[in-house]
Amino acid sequence: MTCLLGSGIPKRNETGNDQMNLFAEIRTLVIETLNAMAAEGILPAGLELSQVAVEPPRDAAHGDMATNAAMVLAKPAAMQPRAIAEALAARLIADPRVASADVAGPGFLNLRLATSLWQDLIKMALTQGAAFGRANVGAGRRVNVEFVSANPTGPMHVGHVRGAVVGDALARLLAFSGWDVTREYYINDGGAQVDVLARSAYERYREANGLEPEIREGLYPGDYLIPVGEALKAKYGETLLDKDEQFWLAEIRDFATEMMMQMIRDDLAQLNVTMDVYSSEKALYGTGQIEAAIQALREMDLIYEGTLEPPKGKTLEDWEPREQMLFRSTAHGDDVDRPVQKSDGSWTYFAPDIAYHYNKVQRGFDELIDIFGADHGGYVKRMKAAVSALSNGKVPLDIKLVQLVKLYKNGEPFKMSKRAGTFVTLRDVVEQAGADVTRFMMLTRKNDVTLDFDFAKVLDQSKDNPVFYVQYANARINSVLRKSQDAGIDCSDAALAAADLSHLNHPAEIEMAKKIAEWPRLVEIASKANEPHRVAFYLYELASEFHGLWNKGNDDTSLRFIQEGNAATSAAKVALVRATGVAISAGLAILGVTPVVEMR
RNA sequence: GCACCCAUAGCUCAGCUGGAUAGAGCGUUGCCCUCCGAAGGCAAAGGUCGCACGUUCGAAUCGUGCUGGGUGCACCA
Repeated sequence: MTCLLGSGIPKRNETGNDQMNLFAEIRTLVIETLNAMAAEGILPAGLELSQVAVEPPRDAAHGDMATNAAMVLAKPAAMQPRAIAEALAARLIADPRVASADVAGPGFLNLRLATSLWQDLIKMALTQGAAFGRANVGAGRRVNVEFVSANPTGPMHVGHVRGAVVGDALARLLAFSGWDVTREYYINDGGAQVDVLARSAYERYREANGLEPEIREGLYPGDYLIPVGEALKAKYGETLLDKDEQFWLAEIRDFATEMMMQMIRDDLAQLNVTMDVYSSEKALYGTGQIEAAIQALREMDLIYEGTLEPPKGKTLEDWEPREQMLFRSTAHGDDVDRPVQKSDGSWTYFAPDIAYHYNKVQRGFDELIDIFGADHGGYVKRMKAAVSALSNGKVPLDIKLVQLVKLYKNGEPFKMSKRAGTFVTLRDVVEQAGADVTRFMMLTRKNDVTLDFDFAKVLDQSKDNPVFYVQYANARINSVLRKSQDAGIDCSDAALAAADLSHLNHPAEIEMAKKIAEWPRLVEIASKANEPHRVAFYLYELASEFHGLWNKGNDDTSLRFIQEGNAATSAAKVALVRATGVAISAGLAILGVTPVVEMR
C-alpha cells in the first residue's frame, strides 16, 4: 500500500433492493412452475434448469418474451419438447401476469404479458428515478479498474482519450451494477523516460535563465515544458546551471513528473474523469515490493534462471543467448516464459508490473480490470499469468484492449503532425467537441474496433449524429414536461406515478414501455460483459423509439402527449414520457454525459 | 514463424455470451410534409454473416483448420 499516492474514495452502493427486471421476474415464474411440475411428477425430478432462459424474441410478432425451457429440458427429461411446452403453457396462463402462452416452432414458448405489467413498469421507473435499472450483479464486491496510465512525460493526447472514457464509463457502469469500484492510474515514473523528461526540463530551465536550450535528439521538445523550466528557475534560481547531471537529475525528475501529473489530472478533469487512486511505479523500487512479488512466485517454483530461445521467423541480427531470471508464465497460459531481470541484474519493466498487480491482489479486490491500448495486446497473457499465479487463480483479470481513434474533419483525415512536440492533445479534442460529445462518441463503438471521429460530424445537429439524436430526445421530453406543467398537469414524479396508467393502451405506447423495460436487463448484460458501449447503443434505440412515437402524434392526434381537456389521459401519457426521460438520464449518467434539457 | 484483435447489406457498424425469417444508420429508389409536435416522416430494395469442417434439437455466436487486414513479438518502458 505504500505506493499509493492518493487515497481511495470509498464508494459503497446502497444495493440490496431487488430491481424490477421483468425478464428475471418471468424467468423466476417459469422456474417455479417447472419445479411444481416436477413435484407433481409431470417432469422428472432433479432437472438442471440453469440453461432455461427467458429472452425477448427477435421478432416482436412472437410476443413479449420467449422461453427455451422445453427444448433445453427435452433431452434430460426424455420427453417431446412440444409436450413439455404445452404442459408448461397450460400452467403459466393461470398466472395473472401472463396474457397468452403459445407453443411455436420446435418448442419455443412465446409469452405475451398483461398490459398492466408494462404500465406498472412505468410506475416503477418513476418511483425509482435515477436508481431505475440499478442492478446487483456486483453484490458489493470490489473491482479495480486501471486505465489511462499514460507516461507522465507530457500532456494527454488523443490516443489516451478513448481509454479514459471507456475506463471511466465502465467504472460508472459497474458501480451502478452493485460493484464497489476503485478507479486507478498507474504512473510509469520508474523508467528511463522520466530521466529523459528531467533532461528535457533541464534545458527549459537553462532557457528560463536566458541560455540557449539544447533540445538534442531524443529529448522531449514540446512547449509544455517551458513552464516547467520557469518553475525550476523560480525554485532553484541559477544554482543548478553549471552542475553535472548527477547533482540535479533525481530532483528535477521528481519535480517535472509531479508537474506533468498535475497537467494530466487537469486534462482528465476536462473529460470529467476522476481517479480514486494514483499508484507510482517508482514507489515499488527500494521498498521490497518487487522482491516480495518475485519471491512469492519463486515459492511456487515459477521463477528460474534460464535462456530464452530466439523467436522463430523473425530475424534478429544482434541476438545473443543470455541467461537471466525468468517467470514461468507458460504454467499459466502464456506462450513463452518472460524475463523479469536483465542480464545485468536490474529489473525489467515487467517486474514492477508484477509487483503492482500483486499489490492490487493484496488489497483485496475481487476482480481486476486493465484498460490497455491495442498496441499492448502482447502483454495480456503474461499479465494474466502473473495475476493468476499470485492470486491462486482466485482473482480474475479482464483486460480490455482499446483500438485507435482516427480523426477526421468533414471526411478528410485530420493529420497529426509528426513533427515532434506537436500533436492533437486531449485538450484540443475537448475544446473543439466538448466533453459530453467526446465521451458519447468514444462509446459508439465496441472497444476493440477502430473508431472514426469527425470533428465536424460530431457537432452536426441531425439524425446522423447519435449524440444529437439522443440529446434531442431528452430535450423533447423536457419540452413536453414544461408544456404540460403550463397546462396545469402536476409533473412531479410522485404525481405521475400515481396517474391512472390504464389510459396507456395504444400499441405504440406499449412498445415505448417495453423498450424502457429493457433497461434493467441491459445494465445487467453490459456490466457482466464489461462493455459500456452497449449503453450508448441502447440509448440510441430508446431515443429512436421515442422519436417514432412523437412522429406518430403528427398524424394521430390521439397519440400526442398533452390531450387538451383530458387531464387524466394527459397525465398517463406524460408519465410515459417522463419514464423515458428517466431511462435516458440513467444511461447518460453511466456514459458520464450531461443530459441536454433544451436544444438551441 | 508465433501470439492477440478484427472480418456481418454498396459504406460505417450493432447483434442479448447458442435461439425462430440476421438488425440499425448512411447511401440508393419511391411516396408524403411547406395548415410547425417536420433541425423531416413513411416505405421498399439490398446478405453464401471471409472460407471449410465439427459440436447439437438449433451456430453470425462455441471448437479446429485455412484466407485476408491490423497489432505485437529477448537485457526498451
